[in-house]
Amino acid sequence: MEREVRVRFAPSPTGPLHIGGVRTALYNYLFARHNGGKMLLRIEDTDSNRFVPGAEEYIIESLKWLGINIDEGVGHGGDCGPYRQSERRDIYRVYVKQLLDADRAYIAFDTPEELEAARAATPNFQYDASTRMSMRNSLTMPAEDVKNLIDAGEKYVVRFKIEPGRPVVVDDLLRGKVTIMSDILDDKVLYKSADDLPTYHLANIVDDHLMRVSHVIRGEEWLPSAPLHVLLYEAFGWSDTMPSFVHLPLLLKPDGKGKLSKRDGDRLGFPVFPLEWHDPASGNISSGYRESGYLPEAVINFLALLGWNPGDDTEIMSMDELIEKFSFDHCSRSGAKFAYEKGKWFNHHYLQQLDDARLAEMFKPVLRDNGVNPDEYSDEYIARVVGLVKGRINFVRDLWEQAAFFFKTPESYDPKAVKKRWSAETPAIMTELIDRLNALDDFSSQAAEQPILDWITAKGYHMGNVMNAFRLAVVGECKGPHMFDITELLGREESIRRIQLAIERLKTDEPAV
RNA sequence: GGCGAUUUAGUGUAGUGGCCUAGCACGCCACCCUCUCACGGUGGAGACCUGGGUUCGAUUCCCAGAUUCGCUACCA
Repeated sequence: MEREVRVRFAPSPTGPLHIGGVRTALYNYLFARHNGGKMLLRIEDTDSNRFVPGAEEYIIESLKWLGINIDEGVGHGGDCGPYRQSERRDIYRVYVKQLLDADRAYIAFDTPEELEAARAATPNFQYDASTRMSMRNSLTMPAEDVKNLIDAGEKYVVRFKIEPGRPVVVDDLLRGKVTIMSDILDDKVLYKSADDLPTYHLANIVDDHLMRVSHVIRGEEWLPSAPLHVLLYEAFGWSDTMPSFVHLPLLLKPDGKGKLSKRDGDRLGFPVFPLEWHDPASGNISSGYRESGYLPEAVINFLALLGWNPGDDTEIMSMDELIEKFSFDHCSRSGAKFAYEKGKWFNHHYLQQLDDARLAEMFKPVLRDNGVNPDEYSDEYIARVVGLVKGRINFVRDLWEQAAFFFKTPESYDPKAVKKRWSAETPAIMTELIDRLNALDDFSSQAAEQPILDWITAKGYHMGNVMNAFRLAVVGECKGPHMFDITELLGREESIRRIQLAIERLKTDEPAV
């Protein structure tokens, strides 16, 4: 009864890995690790028409970035290889023949055009027991003709012969026993001679069997074809070792209806791919979580909770904690709308956990993008700036908006703040402030604050007006960290220079904006 | 259309035949903190799909319907 847990993530290299696929991979990984099992990566490239160069590398790099570690598979070794289905033709041929010999499958010559015609002629046409005897296949043609056609190079497919009239049960760990009648299944194509490759269904069953996969954990879109897979295991005589199935709920659009798509990301402004993707055919670039400033631990944490919970109110969990707590007992069965706003919150949270030096390193490229050479500042300066403003960011790039004034003198002043805080008497007070700042022995935040505040009070000035004018002059708008923390970092000279500059710029009736 | 799955606040979810005046988080609002913006703290608005049935009692069990999603390819 004790079976080694072996799960697989088996994407098609038809493009960048979708965030829903990432979650499927994650759940596979969490389940495997929780049970001390193995995680395999299999590339399902049986549709040569849809192959996209670079997709496989993209998938591998994505999983690596996210910390989903593969034990066996493409790019990771293992003794059940090859793990790329296009390299397993010899294996599939054997099993196709086995089904053919056992009369569980047959050869069909119907062309796509003929099938289309049949569908057009008969509403709800299905290639199954009710129609197969009127089609061009090895069931309706003399063996001689079949052989001749094949020898002549005629393209054909192998179809699974499904016997009608029997209930097929899929035992799903999440949904219980799902039963359907075999009648609704069609005689699925298992193999195409055109490219000497099986279709997903055959390859999937053969590989899962050969790779000793114990649990098939995949998206809900596979549930309808799971009975077919059960029948296939049966036809091969592998029912005893058939894996357990788990069909995960899908990730849905945040607003409207339907499955989450790339379009939704573009429309609502969030990535649907882990890494930035450059489409080789169109040249289009799709944004990725990594390039958008998300931390992998935030993405993992966020994704894990979209359809699963630990059974209590815990929300912040590292990969190790997720592994420890994960089980399908707490998986939901219904599709989850992709709540990307919460994803931002997770990122905010994980950003706060980072130490300032590390965050500062991540900030440097952003500085460069904004025309600031970070090498002109000490690492300590940047780290201290980051430390002061990080509480208000969701992404590393937000740091620029919050901290630009630490690197650039304000070029303009927020008009609304000017109107509210910069009155006719302000320049005189600011001039006075400059004197006070010059008089300070110690310009540190701690030492400077009290004397200045005392001065404001003693003079009977309005605290808010003076401090905000001060802030306006130094920052350019009424926002940012504690005022004296700012001036300490900027230094006395620069702080005073900015106040003087503001006095000059704002003395006319038409302030610079 | 057929088949299957699904259904707790705007969103992600917890939970139970009576302890539920249905918990938590994101988002939203207010207040506090405060020189500002944030952070943080406190509080607030906001949900058991509908209709039957079972039961002393149902959000929780049963049935029906509706909803939403998926599948219905020589795509995965």
